[in-house]
Amino acid sequence: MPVLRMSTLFLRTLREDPADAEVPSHRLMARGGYVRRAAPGIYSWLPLGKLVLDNVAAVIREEMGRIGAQEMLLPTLLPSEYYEATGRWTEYGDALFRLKDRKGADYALTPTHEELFTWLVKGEYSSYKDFPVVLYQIQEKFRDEARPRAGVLRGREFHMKDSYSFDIDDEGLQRSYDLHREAYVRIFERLGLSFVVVSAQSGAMGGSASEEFLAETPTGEDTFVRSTGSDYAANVEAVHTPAPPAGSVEGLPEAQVHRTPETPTIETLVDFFNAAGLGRTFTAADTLKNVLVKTREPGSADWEVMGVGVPGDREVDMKRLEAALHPAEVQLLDEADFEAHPFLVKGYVGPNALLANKLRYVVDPRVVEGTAWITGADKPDHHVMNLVCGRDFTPDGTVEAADVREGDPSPDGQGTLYTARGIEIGHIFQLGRKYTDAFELDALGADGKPKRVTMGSYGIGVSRVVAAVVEQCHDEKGVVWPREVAPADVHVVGTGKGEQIDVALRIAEELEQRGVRVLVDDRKGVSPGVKFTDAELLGVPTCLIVGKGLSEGRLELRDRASGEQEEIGLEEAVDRVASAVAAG
RNA sequence: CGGGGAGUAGCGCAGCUUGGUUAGCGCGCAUGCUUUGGGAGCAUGAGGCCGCGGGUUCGAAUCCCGCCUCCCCGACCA
Repeated sequence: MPVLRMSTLFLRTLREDPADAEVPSHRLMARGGYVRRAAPGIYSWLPLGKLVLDNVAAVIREEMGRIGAQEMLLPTLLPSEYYEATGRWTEYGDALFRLKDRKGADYALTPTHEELFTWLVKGEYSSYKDFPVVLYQIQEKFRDEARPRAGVLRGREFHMKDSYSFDIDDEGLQRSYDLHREAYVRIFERLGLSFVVVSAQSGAMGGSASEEFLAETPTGEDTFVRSTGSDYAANVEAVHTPAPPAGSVEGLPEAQVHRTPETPTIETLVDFFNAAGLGRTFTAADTLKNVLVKTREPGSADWEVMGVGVPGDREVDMKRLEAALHPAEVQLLDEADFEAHPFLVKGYVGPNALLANKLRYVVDPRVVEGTAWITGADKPDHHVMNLVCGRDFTPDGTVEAADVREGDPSPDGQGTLYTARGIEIGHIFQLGRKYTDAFELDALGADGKPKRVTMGSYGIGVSRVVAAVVEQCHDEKGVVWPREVAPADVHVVGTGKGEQIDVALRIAEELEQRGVRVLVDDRKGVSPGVKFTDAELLGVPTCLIVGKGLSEGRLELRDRASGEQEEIGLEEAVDRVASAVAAG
């Protein structure tokens, strides 16, 4: 790479934040001249930005190469047929950029490439001996986001690495998936990111069928939970509630029905029982709240009503419930549904009306045998106390529907949970045969019979990764690039009106000969303050200053991350910088 | 789609309430002189469809009507 000279570099740093920039990565990438907005959610990458983007891509290429993946480049403009073949032309909805050619035929700007990759493999490969194969590309993707935001973090055009694995059996798919998972860990570690891997789905679908890589930052769009006592991390939807040990029902007090007028809420109910002189105090966690929903399996026209029991101190988290019941649709009951099921007394629904009427009743995992509850007595203004699970009612199973809270015990038994935010930078997914079925991609097996190929898809948001790195690696002065991502290894700054700039250029050339990537500030007539401030904003890891000490043969070596600075001799400068670069 | 805010020079903004010089300030840019270790000083200068369309008026950046766009929060989406 030639020496980058600030005197001619296409770069103008901004003294002020652009009015629309809110998050640190957006502000700093704009001020540092890395990107410029062209349209909502669409950005130009200026020279320094392009270098950074390429550095991220280079790391990805190396690690993809290590797992045997082969890079290709596919069209970004595709006729609708490809997406119609899999139903995504309609499924994708408004997020798909659509356009017509001069003949009126429908086209899309590609959002992902499952279809074309599958089609290509079908055209070239036909024997089990050809598999497995992993193909990928790094290119622009298009999604007409309802609300692009935060600069390149969520754009309508963005750079993505997408790879696809093709295997002839499930074991092969699992291997391809595991290889990607390992490659992703290496990639994000090399990029200097602090990240977690979370299961993207609930247990029902199988824990490893899909995982997200989240870069932890306060500005992230995705909420996840982690543990204070271990490295456990998961999407809220995937958190399993640890069940307390089941107890004996022997000797527990009899269930008693109480008239409880004017107790429409859990709070009023608890107050009522605490005022009833029963010799103990109750909390909302002693009550069992029964929420009624209806579910519909895909392809079915009929809704099934079911009851969901959760401790009264918790709300039903519809996202968690939906994930638990996936792929069924879930809705709350409306008035008409209550009218159709008169045995459901709104506000006073208890387990037994549900069970007696053969409706499915599932409960929170905390509701185990031997636990006693205050819950609805299935008639207006009445609740039942000491209704014991396993004695007075037996649920049809458990469900992860209750909300997850800070302080809840971690599912792995170590520590408690707290919520964190992250940016989704990678997603690995065992697709299975959705696309190979659509295109009838078969391989002839050893037994001479065709076998349907199974797929995985694996994405990394390359441009988003750049922003995620900035989110994690910056201070109040600017970016602090990890070396592998930085647009240069060293920023040589010449200050003064003497020979400093000439010397800076000479040192820059020598460093370049040694394989060091160099940005040199050779601007004339720019004051030292401006140059230092720009260097800090741009965030190159090592800074070498050729300034006022030059006449005595002294230069200054600064480390952007630590802020440490050291005087060094002119003669040793090249060696010192080279070794600083080599040390990372 | 719901809520909030904003469109004035490359960037950041004031002016609008109460219509009236030639539309202004800072940064940046150009030229000259001075300055050179933490966003320099002086002087001169270039740069504007005041988002678009219509209306009111002798006169509109400013008032009225309509439209468009953008930003932020949420919903949706991955």
